[in-house]
Amino acid sequence: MRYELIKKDGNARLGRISINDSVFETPIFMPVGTQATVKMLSPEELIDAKSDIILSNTYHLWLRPGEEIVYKAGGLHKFMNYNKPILTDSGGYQVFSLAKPKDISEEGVKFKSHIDGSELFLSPEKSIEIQNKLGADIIMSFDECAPYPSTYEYMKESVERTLRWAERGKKVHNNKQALFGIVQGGEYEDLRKYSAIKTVEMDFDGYSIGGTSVGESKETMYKMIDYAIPYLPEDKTRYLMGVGDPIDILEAVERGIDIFDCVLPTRIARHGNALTRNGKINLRNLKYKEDFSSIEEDCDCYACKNYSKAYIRHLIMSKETLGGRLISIHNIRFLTRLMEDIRKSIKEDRFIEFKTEFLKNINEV
RNA sequence: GGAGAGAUAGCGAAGUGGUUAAACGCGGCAGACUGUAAAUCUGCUCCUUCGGGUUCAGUGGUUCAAAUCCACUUCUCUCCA
Repeated sequence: MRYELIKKDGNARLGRISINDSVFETPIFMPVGTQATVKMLSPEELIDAKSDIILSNTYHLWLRPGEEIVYKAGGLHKFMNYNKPILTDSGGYQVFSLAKPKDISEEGVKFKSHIDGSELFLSPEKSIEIQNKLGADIIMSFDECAPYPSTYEYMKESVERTLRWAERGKKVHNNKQALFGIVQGGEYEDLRKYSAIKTVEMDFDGYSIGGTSVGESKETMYKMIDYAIPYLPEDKTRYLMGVGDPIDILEAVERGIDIFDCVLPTRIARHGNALTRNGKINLRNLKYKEDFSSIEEDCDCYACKNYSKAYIRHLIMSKETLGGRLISIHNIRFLTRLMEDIRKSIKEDRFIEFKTEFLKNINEV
């Protein structure tokens, strides 16, 4: 993997990532396809929505179908018929969402399978080995995404452990895939700094900021970024994990983030919510019953070119899956288009103007 | 014509004397969702000027008290002629 910093506008960065046979510009957004599929969408639909990279998940694929199956299929790309870059998360987020504090030890994390309740154990070595088998282009260190709030003492311990886990993971890594280290530290400035410095010392292909979007306020999240960014090298990619609210993306780009991922656009789509330049709209609302205009008149996505809000509302109300699919397509295209506009504005040295205008439109509704 | 069963909020359906403005489900209205245990979850859903008001087919009655008991009326369903 190669990262080139093309230009900066303030701290906002326009970059280019070349990996395997793919090239794409950053800042970029990755739709989340946890179980080797972005829920409800085919790879063709993702590509139509101008998505250039997706995220998938180690934990879920380890449990089902198992990394060996994916390996036998020829890797994740072949298995799911998606030939653009894929990044796999390490299972670190599942430490936050599925494991209990008592299940976390120096060796690794004990999980109760969400599928059948059986006992599982994931270690940093195991996570990397699974990710090597899955064969994504970019893989992540196994970290602990600690809950918010956590005490300083706990967070310090957790940060140290995540650093040791990163070291252990690196040792077993096959080096054929790009490997990112993850900065943790919660809302504590010195821990973020320490985590960033120590992680960078290990020399990864890119650096993630984790432990965000776990219930903290937006201001706190932005501080978490501010605390870590100064210690991340300019010539490496920075990835803010789990963030995808358009406002957060703008705030993070302004601070120097290059990559984002988030379940939000696809999850809220399945729940009937569409992203628009004027803010989020809930298509279940009565006011759209006879609204025969598209979600966004100027959007070039498949949903907006062909279907009305009234029709999509009908589909959602009737629990027809096409409704969730159409909004998912729109929401992903909304974010890929937002990223296109962000890159263009950085290129033209008017990122802040773009951001201000964008926020103004949202606030007006 | 005869025998029986039943009518409960938008719909379905509990409740068969008092802690019942009435369970629950559906429908409807709104909200939440940020490295996906999520096509999920939460709230509201008789009226209200938030003090209260009016309900369980209708009317009348019994009772301190009725959706619940009695009488009649209307309607629905099942079976027998």
